[in-house]
Amino acid sequence: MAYLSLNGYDAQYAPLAQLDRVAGFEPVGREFESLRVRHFIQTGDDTMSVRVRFAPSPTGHLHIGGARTALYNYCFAKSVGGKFILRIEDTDLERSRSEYEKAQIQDLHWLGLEYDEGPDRPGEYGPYRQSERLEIYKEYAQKLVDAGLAYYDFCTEQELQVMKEQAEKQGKPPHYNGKWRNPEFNQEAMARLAAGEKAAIRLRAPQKAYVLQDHVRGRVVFPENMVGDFIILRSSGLPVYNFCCVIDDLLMKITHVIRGEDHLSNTVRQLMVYEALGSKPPEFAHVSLLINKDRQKLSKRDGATSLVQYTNDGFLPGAIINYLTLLGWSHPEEKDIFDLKDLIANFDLNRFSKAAAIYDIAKFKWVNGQHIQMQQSSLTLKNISSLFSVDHPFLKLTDEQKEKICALFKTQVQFYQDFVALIENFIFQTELNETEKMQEVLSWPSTAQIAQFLSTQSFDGHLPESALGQWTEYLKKDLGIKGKQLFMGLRVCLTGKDQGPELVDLIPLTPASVLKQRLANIQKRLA
RNA sequence: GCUCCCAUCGUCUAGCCCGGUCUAGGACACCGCCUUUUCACGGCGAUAACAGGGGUUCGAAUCCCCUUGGGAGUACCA
Repeated sequence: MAYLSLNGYDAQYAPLAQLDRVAGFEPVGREFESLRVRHFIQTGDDTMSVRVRFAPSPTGHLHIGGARTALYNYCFAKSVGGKFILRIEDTDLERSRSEYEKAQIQDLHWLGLEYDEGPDRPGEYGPYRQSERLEIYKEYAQKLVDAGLAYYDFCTEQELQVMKEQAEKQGKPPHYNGKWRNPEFNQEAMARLAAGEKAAIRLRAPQKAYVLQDHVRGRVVFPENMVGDFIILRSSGLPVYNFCCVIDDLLMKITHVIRGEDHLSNTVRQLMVYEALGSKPPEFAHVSLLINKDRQKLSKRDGATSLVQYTNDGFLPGAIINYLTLLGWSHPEEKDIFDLKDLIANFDLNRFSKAAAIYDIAKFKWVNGQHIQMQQSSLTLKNISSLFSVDHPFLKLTDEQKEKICALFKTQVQFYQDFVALIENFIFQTELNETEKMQEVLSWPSTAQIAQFLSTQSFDGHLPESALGQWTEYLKKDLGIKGKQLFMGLRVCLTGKDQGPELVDLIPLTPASVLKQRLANIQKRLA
């Protein structure tokens, strides 16, 4: 027996004969007599390397909850040198659309979560779109029928409805108990099938308890009689989620299923399918859900839930990864800010919190700001340049000047867009700020003196850093202006504002023509 | 209804598995102070939580049970 140690968790890869003692698959209670476990699919070689998957339905844009699940899967795979697979679950023909598949793939790329195998990255275990695997599901469903582990069901929707209502009235669980589960009717079923009648296929649900050893939930016991015979193949021939998911995970040799907690109850059905197929289930990690301020599962109504909305709002991929990770997982060093590389190096399935998390936009913004601050100014410049109109004077500055400007505003910014506003405001805007403090400074006689003095100076191109020093020197020595009067006066005359970055940093970066215009505006005001 | 899951500052969380080091730590937000002759950044500080009740124990945030609250599932959706 081989043990694969994953971040301290000992996953047991036991021979199939010991199936019922393997972690994650531990049937208890009485066996269902007539059903014999059969080996249709062989998995579980001892050297199996980690393979995980992200399996979205292309029914909309990538949701932040989905992005988070994809992220956790990706991190886990990369942290143990495994493979990350993208599988498209498009068996719901009504709602699935190929443009959503494209959009979600694009979002994944944008986040930097590159998958090793997927619809557009063929691998050994394709195809990776469920709609292209329909024959496979039919084949396995048929095998289960042949083995007596599943059966055809000809009940109509109305019949099922009546059955359910009756069960409810009697206070029994609303499980299927129609005649078709009785092997006696097999012949009739075959005859009707041969006559071309359509039927769904149901799995005989073993009536016994199941135990799941989950990486985040711990030991979860599903009691006996929790679910009844459920459909695995619809009468239309399309498989149902709990069936195709298992077939695919098995055939794609998925070793770990990391997904939302909303799938926890489904797991018992999937365990039944694994058992019917005589296969060892993968390991599971059911991660807590993201919820809204009302503590409800996130829905479209909650505003910004799709990733594109965040990208449009100016959130950086790195910041999204960072923040999303923090919602339900914690860094072993209790760090709040980290990048994908750091995350992969420290990823650990044991560090998930079990409770659902509300996302807080304020912290999200702060994380974004931190990621901008960590950037080299040259990179920041590259990222903000496209936000200016093509003929904006900012773009005409030298690279050195532009980078210095970026560095100047870096600490007060949360989004790239903020740079644009700040630069416009402090570097190019010539109108005066109208505040009470401005009025006060303008009312000082010293301010008029400063303005008078400055108007005698020549302004050209960009002022050297020394200019400001010379001016203050002169104003102090010769005119006797000092302290607040001096600095606020200079600030108001040169920037047209009562607050802003350090003058020594700001003035050399401001075009002299702008300074001149502001000064003229001040003089006009004082006159 | 039934089944399962969850419960630490307003929010995200550390601690829980392996009880003492927890008068419960960090981060965001909020407030105050310092610094900066401005604003911001930065630094320091304040407010703020173990849902409730029982047990077990010398000792419980930590283990057990109950209650309450919240969530998910209960489909020929995924």
